[in-house]
Amino acid sequence: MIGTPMRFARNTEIYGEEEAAEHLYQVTSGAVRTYKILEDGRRQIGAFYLPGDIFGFEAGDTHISSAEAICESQVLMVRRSALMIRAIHEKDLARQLWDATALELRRFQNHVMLLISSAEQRVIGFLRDMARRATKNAAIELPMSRQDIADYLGLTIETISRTFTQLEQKGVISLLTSRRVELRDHVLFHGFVRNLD
Amino acid sequence: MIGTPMRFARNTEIYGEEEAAEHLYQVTSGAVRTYKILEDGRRQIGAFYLPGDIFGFEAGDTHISSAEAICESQVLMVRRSALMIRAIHEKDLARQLWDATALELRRFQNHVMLLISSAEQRVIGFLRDMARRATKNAAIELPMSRQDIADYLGLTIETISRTFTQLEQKGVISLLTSRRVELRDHVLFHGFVRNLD
DNA sequence: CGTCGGATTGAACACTGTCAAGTGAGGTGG
DNA sequence: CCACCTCACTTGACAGTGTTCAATCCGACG
Repeated sequence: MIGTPMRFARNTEIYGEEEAAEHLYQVTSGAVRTYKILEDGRRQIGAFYLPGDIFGFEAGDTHISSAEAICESQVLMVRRSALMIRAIHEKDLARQLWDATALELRRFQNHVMLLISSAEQRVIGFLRDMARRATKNAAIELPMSRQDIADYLGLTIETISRTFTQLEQKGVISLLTSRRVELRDHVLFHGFVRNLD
Repeated sequence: MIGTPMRFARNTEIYGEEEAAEHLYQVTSGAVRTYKILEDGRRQIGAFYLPGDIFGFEAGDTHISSAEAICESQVLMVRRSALMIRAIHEKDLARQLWDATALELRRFQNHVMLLISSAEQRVIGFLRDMARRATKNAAIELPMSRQDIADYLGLTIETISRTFTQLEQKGVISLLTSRRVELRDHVLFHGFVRNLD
């Protein structure tokens, strides 16, 4: 995927909800969040995108979320229309576009699964997802704040903080710093952590 | 959309999770639910499909959910591969496929939004969605059980039942029977029901 | 009329939210 | 180099909401 490289400072908007979706984006460095503001003022984060991830891809002509850089980030920008035209002839490209859509659907479904479980399971699920996607190092680097995680998991910042502490006390994770987390292996490999008590 | 008509009895499987997604389906009568069984045994319903709705459409080669008929239902079945080949030449069809995908993404996003609010807001959101999609009559006919609603909204059957009762006491809905609900107009039109107390 | 499955109701309990206070690391200026 | 500030994060006490477990109700159907 080629495109125009662009830089975004921390907390700056990449696109807004309801804007025409003229571009696709790929993160090359940094991290991005998509979100919606609800009528009652709360913010729901739809997804986090890390280097390599494609976003802005909503299969319609308007964005259904806003997107912001979480930290200083670089993204590649490609015109959607150009891609779609090329995709008519290049089967590989068409395939990649469908795959990206399928991935997006899976992400949403996974998100729904997270939201119906307990606070502890939500946090573990979030960390497992981050661990799987991040560099395969022992420690995960979290680019997002506790508030971002809270708005992603539908919890409060206090509950996130408490849950991190409890998971550390149970020996499930190590908090090297507040933004660097180490997961115990069994948490990575088990499909589901049934009982941590 | 043409295809092979098929009938399914109440609670019978239409397709299973992880099966090859060889077909697309359109409901002609009855109602369908898609769901996943979680590792701890709970069931998460991903969506309900009513007459006219297209399902089995996950943009990948395998189904990410199972699908079942909620009640005696008829669906049209079309081979995906045939559709995809036709879509290469028929721009309208290709467009329809993208639109269906976009709709599915919006459904998931809407679902996520529901899951982060209170029990009362979840139920109201669910009913508004059903009202919008069902026949525009005053009363909504709910084909699904309380347990289905509970598994869709991430709540227990008891909470669903209690919330229905409370909404009726507040004058937001009328329960003609347990499966026939009438919504007050203001609930339909407001983007969000801010305060019902 | 009796039975069965789905739905409702009640009481006790667990979990998460709320509000408020406290802690800690990084950055700035004297 | 240290004092101070700021912002993010953590912790505590308590209230509110949803779950759990159990009993009961209701309607369709034999």
